Amino acid sequence: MAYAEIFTALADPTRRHIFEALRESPKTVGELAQSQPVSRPAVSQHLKVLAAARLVSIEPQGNRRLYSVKRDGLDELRLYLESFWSDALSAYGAEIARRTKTNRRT
Amino acid sequence: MAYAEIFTALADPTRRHIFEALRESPKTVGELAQSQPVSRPAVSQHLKVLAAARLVSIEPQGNRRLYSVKRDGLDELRLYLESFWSDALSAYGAEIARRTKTNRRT
DNA sequence: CATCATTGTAAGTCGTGACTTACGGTAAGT
DNA sequence: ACTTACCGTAAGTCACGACTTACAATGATG
Repeated sequence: MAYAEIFTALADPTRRHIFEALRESPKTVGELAQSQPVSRPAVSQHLKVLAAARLVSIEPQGNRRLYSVKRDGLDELRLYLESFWSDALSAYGAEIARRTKTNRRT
Repeated sequence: MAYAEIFTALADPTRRHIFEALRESPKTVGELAQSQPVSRPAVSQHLKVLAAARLVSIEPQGNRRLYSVKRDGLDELRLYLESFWSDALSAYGAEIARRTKTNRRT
């Protein structure tokens, strides 16, 4: 049930933009706020959500904080997709088998 | 920019539950509403969002509609994750190279 | 030491979306 | 044909979350 906060985090457009901006290189809050159409505190709050979803990591550097993307969140998301696939596919196999057995033609 | 609606669709808990319930086998709206703590119209609206995100497909069967999971949406999501990875990793390589070059030690 | 820079948090506003009930439309059953 | 079952849509309510400004704390800079 951890992918819940991951989906929620990545659902917001602004938060996705921040996350994608972080993909190029680690950035500070000020840098991120400068490239986004929202205020700096808003960026701070978004980063808090992204950090809670383990999508970004924080590295304090003196006065400022350097944010960078983190594997954990996306890994978990990928795992969710894969498990979903395997489950869905096996279920589909059973379903199709059941149907072709019940009504043989059309 | 199509993964936007996918993230939005999967962000809502109720919608995820419906989606996951559909993973076992195709179901009608009534069946889904029965297994969810919300009303039937609510389920209908959620299915509309899921369909718009290409996560489910509709197959009308006489009076009712059979909903089932669809590859397209999740495929696109997986593609997004992969592209994100390759981009992020290459960017990280460049970043690390830059840093180890600038400040040689610590 | 005093000022500036950078950031996180608090409090408050406001729009959006997740619900509800009510209604209309189509297919199935009698 | 009339009734029943199944579903989508409309309209309206309400809570939540994405913003803002204001404030407090810590580190750099002169």
